[in-house]
Amino acid sequence: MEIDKNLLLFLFSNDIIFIIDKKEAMDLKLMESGQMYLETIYVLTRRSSQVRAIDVGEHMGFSKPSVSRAIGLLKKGGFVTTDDNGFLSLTDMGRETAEKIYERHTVITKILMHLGVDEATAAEDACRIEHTISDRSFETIKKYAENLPEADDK
Amino acid sequence: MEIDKNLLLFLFSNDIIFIIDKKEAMDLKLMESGQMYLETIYVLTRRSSQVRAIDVGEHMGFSKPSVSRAIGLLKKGGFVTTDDNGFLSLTDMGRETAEKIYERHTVITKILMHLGVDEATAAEDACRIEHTISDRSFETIKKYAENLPEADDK
DNA sequence: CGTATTGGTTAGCCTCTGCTAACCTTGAAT
DNA sequence: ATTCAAGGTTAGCAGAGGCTAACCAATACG
Repeated sequence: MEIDKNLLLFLFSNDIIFIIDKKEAMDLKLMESGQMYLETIYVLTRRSSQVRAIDVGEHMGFSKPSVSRAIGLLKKGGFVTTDDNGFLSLTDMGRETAEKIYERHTVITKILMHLGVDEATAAEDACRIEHTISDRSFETIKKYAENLPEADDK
Repeated sequence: MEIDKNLLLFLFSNDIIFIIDKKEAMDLKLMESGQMYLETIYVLTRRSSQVRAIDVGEHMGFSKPSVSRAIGLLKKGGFVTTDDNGFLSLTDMGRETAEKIYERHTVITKILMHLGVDEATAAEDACRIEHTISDRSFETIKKYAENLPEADDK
């Protein structure tokens, strides 16, 4: 029997429990770029509640169509919503996810600064490392960061 | 005047010094995946001089065609050569480049371990971070790593 | 000797994620 | 009222980098 490669079948003792379209399922998983867009939206919406796609693009240095598609995916994934005026807001899930990513950002920045890196470079590098480091390493260095003296906190 | 987008012109006071094909020039730049292949080849050739593409693929978990293309690019870029039996070796440039990448790997691993991460996880994460961290941050944390007590060295 | 295995390549597909060009709406502003 | 700008979307391209299928050459083995 030939099974459509775009479908994911959920089986239980030879019975098909349910079927979903694989492409839909994939959308639930945030790629690195999706995480970056989400994080940017999170940061910008904390500064102002009037954040539109164009602001995101400007902040990230990406074109309108790139942002448009990215936000479309985040919407489909249930991370963000837009109102009639195109203003963005995060769903609860979106906020939770973004907070986790952002926490990585701050912890990694802090650690890099503790190691001697200047703030600007640390923040820039943290942007990329935050998507790369494993949960296991992150949890470990987070504990380390928590034990740093206040001096390093600033 | 319309200029072919695939050509890079080198100009000096309105004179064209030389023209190269942009695609050729691009090949000189190692993408992240190219760096990973190169580093793997470096590590494997230090263990044994009899390293072939298939060994690289096995080590990295990639298919033969993926490795074949990647090594083709490394050859075109002047980083590696193959002999008649398909055994790989690094050119001087390839070795120097690989050594720089590998140094990042070891320093980052050491730092992560210093921060409390176990060796296996540290090495795994270093693999990805090494391609992501800026030169500036790297040089800084390298100095930090040099000042660590011997205990951390092991 | 003929077949099987090993190693490599070619062709071609797919996803991710950028981009430009072009279009649509809507709301000023002349 | 017409026109222009802003914001967004659609269509379609590019390139990096995986993959499978299929093929080729050379070696090994029954």
